[in-house]
Amino acid sequence: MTGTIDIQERILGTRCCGDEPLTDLTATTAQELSDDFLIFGHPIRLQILHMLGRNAGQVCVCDLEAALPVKQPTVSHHLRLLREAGLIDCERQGLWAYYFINRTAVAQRWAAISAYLQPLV
Amino acid sequence: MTGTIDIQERILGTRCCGDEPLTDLTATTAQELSDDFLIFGHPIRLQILHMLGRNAGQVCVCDLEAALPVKQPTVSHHLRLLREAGLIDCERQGLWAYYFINRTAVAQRWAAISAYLQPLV
DNA sequence: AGGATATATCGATCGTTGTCAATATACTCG
DNA sequence: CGAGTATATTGACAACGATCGATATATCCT
Repeated sequence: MTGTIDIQERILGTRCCGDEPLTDLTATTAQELSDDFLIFGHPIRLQILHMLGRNAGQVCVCDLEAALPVKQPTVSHHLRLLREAGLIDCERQGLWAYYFINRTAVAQRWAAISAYLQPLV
Repeated sequence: MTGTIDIQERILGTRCCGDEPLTDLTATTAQELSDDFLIFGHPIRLQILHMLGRNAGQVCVCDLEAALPVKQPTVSHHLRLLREAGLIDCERQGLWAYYFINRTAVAQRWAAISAYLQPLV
């Protein structure tokens, strides 16, 4: 049992910390994982994904702009973040850009998030 | 089929936006949900939760400080955020504070996150 | 070509969050 | 009581993210 110290030692107060690191979740893994959470960490992005999930492939930016409480450059900004994260993609048809969700990418994020959270419950 | 317009109309270019809002995810719900994601959106907090999940009830702040690449006030800061979010709790024994994970609270966040993501895959 | 429209990008501003040194608080032990 | 230690809090600063007006780009229509 390396890395653990006797509970009695701690209660009696002779020492507190063990001498082995308590984590095998590396800093880089934690960083990547926190990015997975962060991309979902904004209400506008959640609403965008929700809309794209419900309206398969038929949503253009003006649809989104009309439904969201932010201006058009802000919508474009969040669309770009979602696109760079791979969660959505778009296809230009003439003047308009039709966005759609990448369900496989969402599933991958969900899997990574769940793999982290599951041992914690 | 209110809220949908014919795909031909869009392709032919006579109009773009429908006249019904595309979302039933309210702004307040989206805000709460994004908070659920955001609390996990930092590598230090992920590492803390990971450590607490593995070492049931026996982790004090100096354990965490020793394992993490930030100073003690920063550890305390993130512990406070996690505590205010209900994800962890602590018990002071003498000079030390022993932190432990609230698995029920984590499970609730996970459920909320999954309920949102599941329809998107 | 020229006017109109949809979307993207730029650039500035602003609020939020993370970090840490310094300090406060609370406890232990001699 | 006084020195020592663990943790929390404060306050300042830096970094980052969100937002939007202005502008650029691309396309359509006449």
